[in-house]
Amino acid sequence: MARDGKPTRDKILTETKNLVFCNGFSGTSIDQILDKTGITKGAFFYHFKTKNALAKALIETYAEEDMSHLESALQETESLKETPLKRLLQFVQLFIDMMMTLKEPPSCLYASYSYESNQFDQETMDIVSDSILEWRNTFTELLNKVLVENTPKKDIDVQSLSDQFVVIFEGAFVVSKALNDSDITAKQLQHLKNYLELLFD
Amino acid sequence: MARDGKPTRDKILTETKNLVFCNGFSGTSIDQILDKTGITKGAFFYHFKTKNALAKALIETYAEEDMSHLESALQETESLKETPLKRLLQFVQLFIDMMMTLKEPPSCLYASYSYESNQFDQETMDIVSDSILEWRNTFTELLNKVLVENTPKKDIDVQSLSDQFVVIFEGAFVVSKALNDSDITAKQLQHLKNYLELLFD
DNA sequence: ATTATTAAACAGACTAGACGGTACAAATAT
DNA sequence: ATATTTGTACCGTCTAGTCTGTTTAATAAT
Repeated sequence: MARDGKPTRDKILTETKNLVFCNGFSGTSIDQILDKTGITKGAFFYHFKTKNALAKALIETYAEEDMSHLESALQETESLKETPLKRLLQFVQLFIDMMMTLKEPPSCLYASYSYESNQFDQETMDIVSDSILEWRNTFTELLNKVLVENTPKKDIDVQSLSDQFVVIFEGAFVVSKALNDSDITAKQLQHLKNYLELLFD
Repeated sequence: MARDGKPTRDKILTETKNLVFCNGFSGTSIDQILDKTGITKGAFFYHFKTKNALAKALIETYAEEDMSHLESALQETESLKETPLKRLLQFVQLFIDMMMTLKEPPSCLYASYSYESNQFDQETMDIVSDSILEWRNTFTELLNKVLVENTPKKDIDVQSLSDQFVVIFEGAFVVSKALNDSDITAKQLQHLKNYLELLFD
């Protein structure tokens, strides 16, 4: 048939993501993307019908990667499933370790999109909310298993405690970017781990 | 002289802030601002030399209001200064109460600007980081007074624990917007309060 | 093995409209 | 009367998107 277009498509997605993290989506022009990727308008609009089609493909790809992070963290802690608290803490620890390796402030497309949500259609924004709800539900499952065996030291609302995982990520990303300090996220997650230990130990 | 321009200027600032929260700054055009405010281009460019001058004035105003929230929370808890832990907890409680009155998801310009920081000059972004550092420093002072009398149940890093206040705000705002749930922020702050109680009680 | 065919992948000039910004006249209040 | 404030027509640039044509590589016929 013809040459393989996947590398081009992937390059567009990768470079656009990096641009969006510091320019926002509206602030990222197609010409900028062409500069960064070295491709041309013809190639771009062959792969994406409109700029907003790119926005949707970008968040889809991002959400898929995000969900696979979630899955692999679940798998890596599955050996601890008989000790739910240990598993929960190890689950958090995995992300602490991950965040400790960062060399520059991290970013999240969910936050970026949420702060200019008018630019996107409902389907695109639904991917954002669905992904966040996946994290909530996963954490809730882990927490409910803990609650069978451990009595919390304080009355807690399981759903909002589940949300705290994503909340700390998102908040730490913002502060990390604002202060240009890449160490913040790991440290903030450590506080969540402390909290869980104090609650259930 | 002539008529008073301050109402016009204030209206521009208020409406722009609301637009930026859902369109981003790049995604907010001057024409949109004119539509929302009902003023004209002549008036706009009389008050702000460029669009970016508006961006700077906007974050300045926002930071001033933010700092006055900080100040008034300090004042409202000053009667508890002899019992540092009580004061710290009451300080957090004030913001829980404030967040419980919200009827729609809140937003923060610091986060909005940080996710399109390339659009702004250094001075503008410095206002963001300075403001966040003010919150950190204030919280650190409160915490240090607690530490004189209370021994934490876990080894903690004071600076990152101070940051957690802003981190939870910023993260809760993002999740609140993404899920369109205005109750999230108060609940998340409650977990911070729980954590502090478990740490120091 | 060489060539012709075909569809995918890409190149780049072009367009219509939106954008930030300007010029200057008109209006307002003292 | 005069400085401040506002209205409006206008301009050059940038933007997303189109159009037409060219290149690439797998396939099929010679």
